[in-house]
Amino acid sequence: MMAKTVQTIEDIARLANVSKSTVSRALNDSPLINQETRERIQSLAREYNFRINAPARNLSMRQSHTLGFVSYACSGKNFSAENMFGLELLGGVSDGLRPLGYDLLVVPVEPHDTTWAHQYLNSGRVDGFVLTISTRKQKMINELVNMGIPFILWGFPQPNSSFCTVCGDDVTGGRIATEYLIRTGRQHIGFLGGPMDEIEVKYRHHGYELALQNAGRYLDPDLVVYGDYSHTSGITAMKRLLEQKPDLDAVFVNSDVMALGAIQYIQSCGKRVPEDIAVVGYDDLLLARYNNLPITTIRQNIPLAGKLLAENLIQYIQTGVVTNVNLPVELVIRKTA
Amino acid sequence: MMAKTVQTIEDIARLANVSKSTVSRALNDSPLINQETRERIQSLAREYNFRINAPARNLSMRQSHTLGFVSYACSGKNFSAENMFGLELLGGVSDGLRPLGYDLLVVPVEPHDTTWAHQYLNSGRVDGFVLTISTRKQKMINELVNMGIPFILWGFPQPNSSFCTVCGDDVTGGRIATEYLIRTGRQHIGFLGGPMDEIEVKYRHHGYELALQNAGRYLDPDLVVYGDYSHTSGITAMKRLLEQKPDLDAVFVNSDVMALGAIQYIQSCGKRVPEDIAVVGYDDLLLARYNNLPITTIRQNIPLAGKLLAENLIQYIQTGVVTNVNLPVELVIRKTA
DNA sequence: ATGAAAGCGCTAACAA
DNA sequence: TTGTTAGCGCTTTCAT
Repeated sequence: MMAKTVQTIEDIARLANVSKSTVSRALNDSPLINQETRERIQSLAREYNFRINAPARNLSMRQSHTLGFVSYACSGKNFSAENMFGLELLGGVSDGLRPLGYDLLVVPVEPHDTTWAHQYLNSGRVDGFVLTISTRKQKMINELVNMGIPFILWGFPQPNSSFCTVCGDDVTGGRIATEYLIRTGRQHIGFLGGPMDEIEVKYRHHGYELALQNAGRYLDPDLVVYGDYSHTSGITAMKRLLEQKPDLDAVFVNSDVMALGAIQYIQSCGKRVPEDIAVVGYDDLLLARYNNLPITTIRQNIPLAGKLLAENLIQYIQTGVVTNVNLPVELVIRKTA
Repeated sequence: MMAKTVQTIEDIARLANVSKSTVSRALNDSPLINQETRERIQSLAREYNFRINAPARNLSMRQSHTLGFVSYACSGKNFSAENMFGLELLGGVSDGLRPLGYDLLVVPVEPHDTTWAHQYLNSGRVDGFVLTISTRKQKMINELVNMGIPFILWGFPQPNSSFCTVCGDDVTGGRIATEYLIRTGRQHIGFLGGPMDEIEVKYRHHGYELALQNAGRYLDPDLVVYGDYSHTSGITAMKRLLEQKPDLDAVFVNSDVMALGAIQYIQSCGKRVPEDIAVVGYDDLLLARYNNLPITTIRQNIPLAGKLLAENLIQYIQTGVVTNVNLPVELVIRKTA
C-alpha cells in the first residue's frame, strides 16, 4: 500500500475538481463556501493526509502564526536556576497556544543584545513575544514599547505606557504568607526579598507590612533584607538577617530557590526549620515540593498564567486590545512553616 | 530621525543598483559573487537593518531551518516532574542551535497522538525532531524510522535500525556510583532503577553489578528494585527495598527525582542519610544541587548533550550522516553519600 | 560576475 | 458560491 500523500492544495483541487481558492477556503472554514463542498474537500484532505504548507501560508498572509518565548541565553544556562520559574511557564504557554493554532519558538537572547526583537519580528519568524522574569528589565521594555513591538509581559503593567501583562497578586501573596506566620505564633518575622527595585518585590513587601500592621506589630527595618532570587543570595541574605536579628523566628522569602538557600544557612547555624525558624517561600516550583524538607510556599498558578499569556498576546496581535490580568495566589502548607 | 528600515531584498537591490539575485547571493555568501559587491551589499543591509524574510526563504528552499523539540503535552505538565531532565536539555539544544542559524520550535505531543511528526514535517514547520526521555517509546521510534522522519534521540542506538543518537555512559555511571559506595565502606548496596525495560536502566544496572563483582561481592537480587523515575515511585520502591533488606546501608538511585523520594522515605523511617543509608542519585539536576540535603549524584553533561543533539541532527538533515555519541559522566560528591 | 525570469504553495481581490 | 489571477519575498536555473 502506497502512502496517500498529497503535497499542495492544488493536488487536492484536482482531486475534488475545484479550484485552488475553493480548497483554500474550505480548509480555512471560510463563510463563503458551500457547506457540502467544504465537507467534501475536508474529508479529502483528511483522507490524503494533507497538511497545509506553513511557509507559503505565512508568506502570503504576512503572519507567522508563531510566538517567541524570550529567555536569556548564556552557555547552557538560559533555562536554569533563577529561571526555573520561567521554565515552568514555558510549558503553560505552549499548552495555551496549541488550541489557537499558534506555535512557540524559543528565542534565546544575549544579555546585552538589543536587536533580537527586530531580528525575529522583521524576519517574519514570530508575530510577537512572551517576556518572562529576568528578560523584563525596564530599559528593554521601554525600547520594545517605543519600537511598537507586540509583546506580553509576565509582570505588572506600567502606569504610563500600555502593553499586555499577566501577573500574580503579590500583595495578597505577601500578606497571606505573613498572616500565616503570625497565626502560627511567630514573633519576629523577617522579609527576604528579591531585587529591591522590582515592583513585584515591593508589592510582596507591602503585603508583608499590611499583615504586620493588621496584627498591631511594629515594623522593624532590621527585619527586611533583599537578594536577587539566586540560591547564593538566599544564603547571604539570610546570614545578614540573622546577624541583624538573632531572635528571628520566621522569614518570608520571595522565591523557592532563595528559600532553599536560606534554609541551608539556617541549618548550618545549628538551628532547626521550622521549630526555630519557620520559612515560607514563593512560586511553588517543583523543587519546593520535592525538597527533602518540603517547602511551605505561595503558589502561583503557572499553567493558567501560561494560558493567559498565550491567549491575550494573540488577542492583542489580532485586535489591538490591551489586557492586564492579575492572578490569585494560594498558600500551600508543607513542612517549613 | 526616521527608522532606516527596508523590507525586501528588492529594496536593497535598488539601493545598490544591482538585481535581486545579486543581493540574494551577496547575503548568502555565494562563491560566485564579487568580493567588493558582496561587501557593499552587506554593509548596506546592515545599515538599513535589513532582515531576510524567513517564510519566503523557507518556501523557496523547501526547508524551515528550524528543529522541533518534542515533549509530552498534558495540561500544563509537559515540562515537569519526570521531565525535569528534558527541560534542562531544552536549554542546551537551544544554545547549540543558535550558531548554526537554526531555530527551535516547541512541539507538544499528546500521549497517544501519532500524527504529530507528519503534521509538523509536512507542513514545513520543522526539518526534524529532537526526542528526549519519555517521548522515546520504542513504538514511536520504530514508526518514525519507518516513515523516514529525520530525528535525533537522547538515548541509545538500536542494533537493527540506524538513526542519530546522543546518550550518556550509563555503564560507567552505574559503576562509579557503586564503586564510590563500596569505597566508602558500604556493605549492602541497593539498586533503585528506572523502568526495568529501558536500556539505560539495564546499563546502569550492569555497571552496578560490575563494581560489585570487581569487589568480590555477592549479587543479591533482593537488593534490586525498579520505579518509573517519578518522585512517588522513589518512595514506594525504597519502601520495598527496605522491607526486603532491612540491613541496607546504601542505595544507587537512577534519577535525582526518585532519589528525593527515596530519601524522604528513609527519613520517615527514622533513619539518617547518609549516616545510616547513603544515597547516590543520577542526572545532577538543579534540584539535586539545591536540595536542602544536597545530593551526591552522577552528573550528565547536559549542555554538551544539547549542543551535540543540535549539531548532529542538522548534520544528518544536510548530509545523511548518522552519528551515535556516548557522553562521559562524572561523580559529584555532596552530602547524601 | 550579474541579470532575467520562473516558481516555491498559499491567500485574497476581483470577476463571474 | 466558485474560478481567475496576481502577488507574498525569496532562491535558482539559465542566459549573458
